This record gives sequence, structure tokens and C-alpha cells, in this order.
Amino acid sequence: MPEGHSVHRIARQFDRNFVGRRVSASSPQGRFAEGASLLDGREALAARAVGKQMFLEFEDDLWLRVHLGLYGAWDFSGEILVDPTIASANGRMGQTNQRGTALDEPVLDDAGENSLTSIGAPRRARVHVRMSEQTTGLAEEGAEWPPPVVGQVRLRLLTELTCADLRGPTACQLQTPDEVQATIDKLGPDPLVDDPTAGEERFTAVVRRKPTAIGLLLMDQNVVSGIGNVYRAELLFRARLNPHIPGRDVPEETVRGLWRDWSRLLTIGVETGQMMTMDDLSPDRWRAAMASRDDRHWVYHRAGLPCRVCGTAIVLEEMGARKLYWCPSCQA
DNA sequence: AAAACATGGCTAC
DNA sequence: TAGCCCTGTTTTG
Repeated sequence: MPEGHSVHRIARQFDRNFVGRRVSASSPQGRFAEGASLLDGREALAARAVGKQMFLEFEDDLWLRVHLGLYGAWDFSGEILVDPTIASANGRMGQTNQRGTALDEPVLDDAGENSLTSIGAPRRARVHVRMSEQTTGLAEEGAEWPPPVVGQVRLRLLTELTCADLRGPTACQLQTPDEVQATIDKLGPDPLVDDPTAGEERFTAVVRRKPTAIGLLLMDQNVVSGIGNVYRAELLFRARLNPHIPGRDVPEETVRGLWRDWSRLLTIGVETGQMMTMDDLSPDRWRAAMASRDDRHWVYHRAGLPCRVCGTAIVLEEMGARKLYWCPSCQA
């Protein structure tokens, strides 16, 4: 999945293309038929992302909560207005391939010059949208409208111009405003939602009183929102922190540093659509790293390969039922 | 063709 | 801790 950055990008796409518009909703697959019929014909009022969860508000206090889980994805097609705060128009957002390469990255050969952040070589991916100007993606000439349903589409949301198809989510349900609030209240702070200082204080206070390994705490959505397996490994390496250290034993300044670094990586991720964790490389080295799909991270997916800093073999172990990659020397 | 695997997280034991 | 959900891609036989 989609760690937090992808979900924020998706919410921005909904904000741009659905909020303020009347939406037709359907469940081609049938598993959300009841919910879709309740949404059908209502106007979308707001889109929010908190961590890995997205909330879409519709008229009459109806909220749609979506969690993509490991496999879920949104496909946007048609005419798409691109949020100016993100780098490029997207087709599929959320799903990625097995090598850890995000597909929600610049998708068009000519997108580079138009993107607001020119970093990142555009590469081929599923393309539903053609970028022609800075803010407008035009539907492919002669494309069917609405687009034919392909595969198991749990929910299709359609305006006159834009189509969003949801496949394979872990959660797709309607909530009352109170339920939305209760869901959000259970989540740890999100750097793009919470006040930066308040978020840092909350995160630091919780981590500093837990006996749990910091490698587990970073993945715990009740402690901090939006971090997944890739960002976990990379954040720990960037902090040169041993994943096994109990939260309460991590120096306070290090804990605060983790929060600020997450804040930074999330911001970069939202802007670029890529899980950029080697942002401190020089521009040349950065371009080289991005050009090679397997060279994007410090430790993630690098089991047995030499550490980029010290040459020690990167260790792979299970932590929290997920694969954890780390350098036993740099992160001693 | 079949199996394995993946950026998650819930629930039952 | 194991099983399950669910989809798409890659690897294996």
C-alpha cells in the first residue's frame, strides 16, 4: 500500500475533482451496493486524509471512509484537474508493484517540464490521463465515457468529467460524523493534519513511556499515523537508530528528530508521489538513484546488500509480522 | 499454470 | 501468533 503520502495525494485529487460536485455512485462488484445507493446523487463536500485513512464527506452528514490496506487502489480517469501542490497528474494511485516502485509517480513523458517540482524522471506507468497544461489533464481522445468497468470495482464515483474506481480496499464504509471523529481520535498524530508542535509533543510523550521497540511503535497507527514498512525502515536508518530499542529508552531529542524527519519525508512524498528517502543526496546522485528502481532506499529491500554508508550487509528480520531491513553497524 | 509475494490491519485463538 | 481479506505483479515449476 500506499503509505500516508499516497493517501494524502488521493484526498487532494478528490478535493480537486469531486468536492463541490454532484456524484453518481455505484458498486459494479456489488459488495458496496447499499452504501453506493445512499451516496448516489449527493454532492461531495470535503475530502480528508488522516494517516492511511481517507474520508469523503457527502451531503446529509454521510461520510465515506476508505482504507486501502495492502492491495487497494483508486484509478482516476477522464478529465482531471491536478492539485497544484502535487507534482503531476496521476492515473492509478495507491497500488504499487512488487519491487517497491510507486506507480503514483509522474506518469507521462512530457510531465516533467510541466510538473511543479521537476525532480524525478517521468517514467511509464498506467496512464489514464494526458497532461497537456500545468493544471489540466485531458481524457484520451476517443476514450469511452464512462469508462468500461475492468475487474472488481467495489465503488465507482463519477462526476460529469471524472471517474474514480476503487478496488480491493480493506475498508469501505459509510460513517456518521461521530463515527468519523471516533476513528480519527484513535489515530496517532499526522504531520499534515495536526499542529506541528502539538503532534511532536503527543508523539514524543507516547513513545517515551512505552517499553515497546521503536521499530514497532513507528508502525503503530495509534502512535503515529501514516508510516508503513518502507518509511519505518528508512526513518530508523536515517536516525541511525537500532529498531529494538524500547521507546522509553530512545533519547528525547532522537524521538523528536524522528517526528520531524517523518514530517519532512511525508511532505516530500506528497509533493513528488515517490517515497523519497535519500533526499540528502546531491542532485546528480539523486537522479541516478531515481533512475534505477532498486536504488531508491537506504536499507529497504536491500537484505544482504552492502550498507550504502558502511558496507556492512543489511540485515532482514521479522518485526511486527513485517520484514524489517536495517544496518546492524550504522544502527548499533 | 500455479505459487509466492507486497508499502495493512483486523479478528479469533 | 495465525488466519484472513483482497488484487496485481513477479517468480517458480
